Amino acid sequence: MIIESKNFNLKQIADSGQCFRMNQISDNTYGLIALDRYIELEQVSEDVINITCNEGDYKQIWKNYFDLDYDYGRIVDKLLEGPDEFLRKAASYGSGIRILRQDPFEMLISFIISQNKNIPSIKACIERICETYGNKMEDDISGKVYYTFPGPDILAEAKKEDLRRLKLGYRDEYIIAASRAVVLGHIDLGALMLASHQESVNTLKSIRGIGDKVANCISLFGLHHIEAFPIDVWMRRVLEEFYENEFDVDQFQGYAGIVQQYMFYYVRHLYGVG
DNA sequence: CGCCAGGATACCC
DNA sequence: GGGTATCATGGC
Repeated sequence: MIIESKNFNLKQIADSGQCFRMNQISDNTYGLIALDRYIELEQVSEDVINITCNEGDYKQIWKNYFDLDYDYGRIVDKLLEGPDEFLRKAASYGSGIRILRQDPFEMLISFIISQNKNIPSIKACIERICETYGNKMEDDISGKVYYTFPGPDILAEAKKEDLRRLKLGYRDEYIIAASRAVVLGHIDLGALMLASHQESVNTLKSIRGIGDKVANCISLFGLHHIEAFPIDVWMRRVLEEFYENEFDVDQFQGYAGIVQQYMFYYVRHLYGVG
């Protein structure tokens, strides 16, 4: 299935730190496990992507997953025309980033794991969880064998010692408690998607192991609250070194999370990571 | 060996 | 409110 879209760059999305199961296969090709499925995507040219799926799945699933109805060019242009040199460079460098509409529970667990870890380590932990607790699948088209991300019911029943063997460290009990909160209905991720960003952050922070940064990541990447603005060590570095801690988030009200992604992706490039 | 990673928490003042 | 030791693990 050939798709034409501006501001859609596979490498930039795969390396933007928002998704942990999208990996490079060859020069312009990426494999993605999401929503219990596996697809391969090829960057044919700047505005052309080829996805291994039929038109029905594209319209029903992947068009929404990659947020293809949203005009990221409008945000990029606004930054390119603005007075802020760092943002001009960041928007230019990451103009193909889109905020994916990922599964909320997968994001909840993934970003609990993410605390005090680097991205390769987060990916490895998530794969071990999927191999242990997910369903084994085989993709018809590519023949790829993969494992789905387990649901809250499965992880709520996981044993702490078993999780600890997956090298999750002290986060094991956070994962079990968060999964139980979802199963018991103490946390309603569907409702949080409709709630205000502030309300969803406050609710998520009531879970042990979720602080301000992780709550903002879950809101941005799992609930699609694009006004969320997660501040991790990289963002702290940007705000300190390029803005002397006087960055005004409010000038991007309603879409600060998109701006944040450009900043995050660009500063890591400046430091030679990702 | 020490330091760092898309941090959070308990405890201190 | 702000500082800090600690948490488990891997990579450098």
